[in-house]
Amino acid sequence: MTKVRTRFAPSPTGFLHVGGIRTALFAWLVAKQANGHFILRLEDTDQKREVEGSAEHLIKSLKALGLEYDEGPDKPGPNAPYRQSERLDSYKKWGQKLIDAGRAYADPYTAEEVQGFREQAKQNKKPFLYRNHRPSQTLRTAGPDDWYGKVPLRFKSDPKDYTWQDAVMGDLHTGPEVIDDLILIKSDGFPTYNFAHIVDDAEMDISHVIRGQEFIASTPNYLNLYEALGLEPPVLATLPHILNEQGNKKLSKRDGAKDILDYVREGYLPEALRSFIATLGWNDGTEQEVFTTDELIQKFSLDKVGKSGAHFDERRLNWVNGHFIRSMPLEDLYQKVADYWPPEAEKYDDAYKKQVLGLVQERLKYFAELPELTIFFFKDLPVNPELISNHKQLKKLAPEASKALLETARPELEQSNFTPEDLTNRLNALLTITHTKPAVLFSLIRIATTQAQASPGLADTLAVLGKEVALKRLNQQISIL
RNA sequence: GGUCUCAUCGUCUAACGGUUAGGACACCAGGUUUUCAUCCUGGCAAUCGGGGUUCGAUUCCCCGUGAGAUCACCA
Repeated sequence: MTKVRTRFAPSPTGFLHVGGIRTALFAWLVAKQANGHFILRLEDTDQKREVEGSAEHLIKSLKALGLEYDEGPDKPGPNAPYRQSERLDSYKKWGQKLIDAGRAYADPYTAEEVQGFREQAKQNKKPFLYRNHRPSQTLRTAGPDDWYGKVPLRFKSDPKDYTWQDAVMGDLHTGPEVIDDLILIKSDGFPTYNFAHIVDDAEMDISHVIRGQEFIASTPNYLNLYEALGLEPPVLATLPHILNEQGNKKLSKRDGAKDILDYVREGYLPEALRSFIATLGWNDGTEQEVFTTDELIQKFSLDKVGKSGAHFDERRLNWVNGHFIRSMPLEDLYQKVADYWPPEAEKYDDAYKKQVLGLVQERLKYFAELPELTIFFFKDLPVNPELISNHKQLKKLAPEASKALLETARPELEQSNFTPEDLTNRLNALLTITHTKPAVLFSLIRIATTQAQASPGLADTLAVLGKEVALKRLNQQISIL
């Protein structure tokens, strides 16, 4: 059995979104579960489209998601280099091989002429095939000097039927009409994707090619190329696209798809992201909804990947992420949220912040929410009358009545030692004394002491706030009513 | 337009001919003696349409329909 070697081969033309990262994740999982290698290869053969800094950005994204590769541009391996722009000699060599075998030729036409053929075909309502315009006079020269870097090198295809197996899509079939003379090497000396990925996958001993659906249409051409090159094709796995929220087109950058690093920045856990993204199109056949990464590695299989495109739903991501946050030990969570506290928290010590975090852990969906959830633990907010006037229970109450209620509560709180237990007892006693429903009295005290629409449990919140702060805020509210 | 692919609740999906079509997210209601959240219970909600094959089709076949992909000196 040959060793499993998978690769992720993006072009450095921008950031990575959920769709791209899923392709990488699946390839990574296939490699991991077989104890194989996962390789990062940069497909930077189109200088015009290259975006400054995006290679570093891609690498950063993979690392942030925990998808460590065994070989890559910054991680030398037996098949270095891992940037296509540094492998030009290989493509030239294989191109020459094809010429020698009579399977490649120099394209004699200008781009305009080819465009002319294309339009002509369109007018005749026929599909355009370059091979119908194949020059009778093919290349007779022996060396690359005559063509390399001057004219495009084209593949002399051998049109025929193809039936092949895709690890995800199953049996696929096409006729000879889809086979054409692709450009192998462009006139600038750089290879096309079509040619470069085949050469590289072969030289790098890639066992599984896992990629998006956009390549399915050109696969028969690749099969034709493999034959001409005398190469055995790797296992092919074609992933359906992830669709945008509306579900009407594939997720794309220009369509507002978010950089995966943005999710990381907003405080989505890599572990949660992995679980969520993996289950976008894959599941193990059971009712399990959330997977640890170890489980993913153990259970993943390409043949259980669905064939239809999945919509990206951020609400579900929020749920998965919240799930992971809730099940995390407080100490771990505390380490991870270090950069997300509101600025006002800086002057508070670890013990205090840990208490606060413990109170909001169960409601935190992602770390960037931390400030809005906790600000009142660190800062006295100005009294906001709307919190009472818009409250469905409290708006019925006259200001004097609210004031009276709070004034009754004050001495009781003054006598408390502010442990959660004592506070709970006294708050309950107040309900009896004032003959009020909890929804009224507790909401009032909560608003007075937090100036927030929502907060953790009242007794816990007061306990963490401390007696001094709580009473100060209570008095402030009373003075305004 | 040619070619290829896909089609189960709003969303992610399970059911490799026989189930009251299951689970989860979201939503709604109730409970856990404050709100929000968590947790628990319950509810709403789907096999695109039409033909076959079969004792029996979500499942197999055909035809529609819809959706996506692709037809570059981009990947």
